[in-house]
Amino acid sequence: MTAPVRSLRADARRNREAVLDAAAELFARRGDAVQMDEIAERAGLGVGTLYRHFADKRALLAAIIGRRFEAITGLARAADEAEDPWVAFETLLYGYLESAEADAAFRFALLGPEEPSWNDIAAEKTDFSAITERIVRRAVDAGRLRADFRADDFVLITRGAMANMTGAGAWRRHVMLVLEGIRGSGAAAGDV
Amino acid sequence: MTAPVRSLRADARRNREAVLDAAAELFARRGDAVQMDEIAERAGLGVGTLYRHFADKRALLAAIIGRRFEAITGLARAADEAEDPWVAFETLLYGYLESAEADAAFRFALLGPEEPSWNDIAAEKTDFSAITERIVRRAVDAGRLRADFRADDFVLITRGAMANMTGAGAWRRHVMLVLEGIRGSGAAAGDV
DNA sequence: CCTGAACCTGAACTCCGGTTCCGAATATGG
DNA sequence: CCATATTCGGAACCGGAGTTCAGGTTCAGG
Repeated sequence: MTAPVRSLRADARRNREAVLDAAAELFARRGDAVQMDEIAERAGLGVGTLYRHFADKRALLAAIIGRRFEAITGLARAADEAEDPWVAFETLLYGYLESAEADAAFRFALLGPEEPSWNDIAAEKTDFSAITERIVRRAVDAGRLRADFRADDFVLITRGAMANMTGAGAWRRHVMLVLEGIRGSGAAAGDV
Repeated sequence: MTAPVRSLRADARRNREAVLDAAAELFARRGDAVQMDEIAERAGLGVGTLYRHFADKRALLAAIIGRRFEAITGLARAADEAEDPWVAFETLLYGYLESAEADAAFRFALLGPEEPSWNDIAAEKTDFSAITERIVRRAVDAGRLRADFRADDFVLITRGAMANMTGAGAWRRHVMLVLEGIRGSGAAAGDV
């Protein structure tokens, strides 16, 4: 893994942080497309140093994404504090999506297929899923979400919104449509 | 452009078709990820021949995508024949999405950012947009879609569905949720 | 301070996939 | 059937991006 063991030399620890910071910044802005040389330059280091701290590019990416996942999990935990189930749900939904909007790498991880290298993140992911599941259940039980709404549906909805994160705030419109519903009120609403 | 002019030698025309067929097949299955050598092999030709008929990989991809766009436009035209505005809308929606499901290259073109090389396709795209706009308007006028539904929203919805085309038929569930609405009936439906 | 281990550098290497190019093969018109 | 323009084949070429490695440099403990 990438787990930093005991006792890094002072400069090594410092450089490691610099790499992480530079990578976070660049990956957030341009996702997988940034190249190792850029990260090195931005960190004021040589490429070799990146490889001293991370096995390869994917490991570095995984580290960054892991961070985001922790943040998101905290956010979910906070959302679950809300007494109103609907508020909790909306807080989670928008928090999640705003994070995704702000970070192309996060989006990349969420939209792409499962990578075996994301394995380090599995634990964090499980935590997040558990909280999501609870929040969804609360909203369903309160009748604020349709009775058959599942936690998997949260994934569907968010993937849909993320696919609309091109340029302007189109994704907010998308979410609005999903939340309010597409149908008009002028005719039978039961036919599908 | 890629427009085949007058009088190709017989074998040239035949090979051109072979290239197109092979490319269509492979691009449909694996999108942009297929490589020129594979297409050549599948067509039973040398790579050089691909480049005799198409300037580069993107031109070939554009040709394939152009084909799909024609097909889709025909499909939209057919959908517009339906007297019931909702049926027309649904037919368009599902036809579009099933085409996308069957063709990774099409999805690639639809989900990715605007490529300058897709310019050949612009005309076809305009046709399709016009028809979509008409179908949406009909559904709105009939009160089957919410009054402020725009043709742009069709794009949002379909992008959302396409983002859920991973493996199983998850996208159908997504569309179902969007069409039927997310909200439960147990509580105030007016808060957002 | 001195020394060895840990660390850093960045030019060079490797791999990968698109693209080129020219001799060989083939179609077509006379 | 011949001459010639067209077309084909596919090995070689090339540029880009990740990765390595042979030194030089810096830290930390004695």
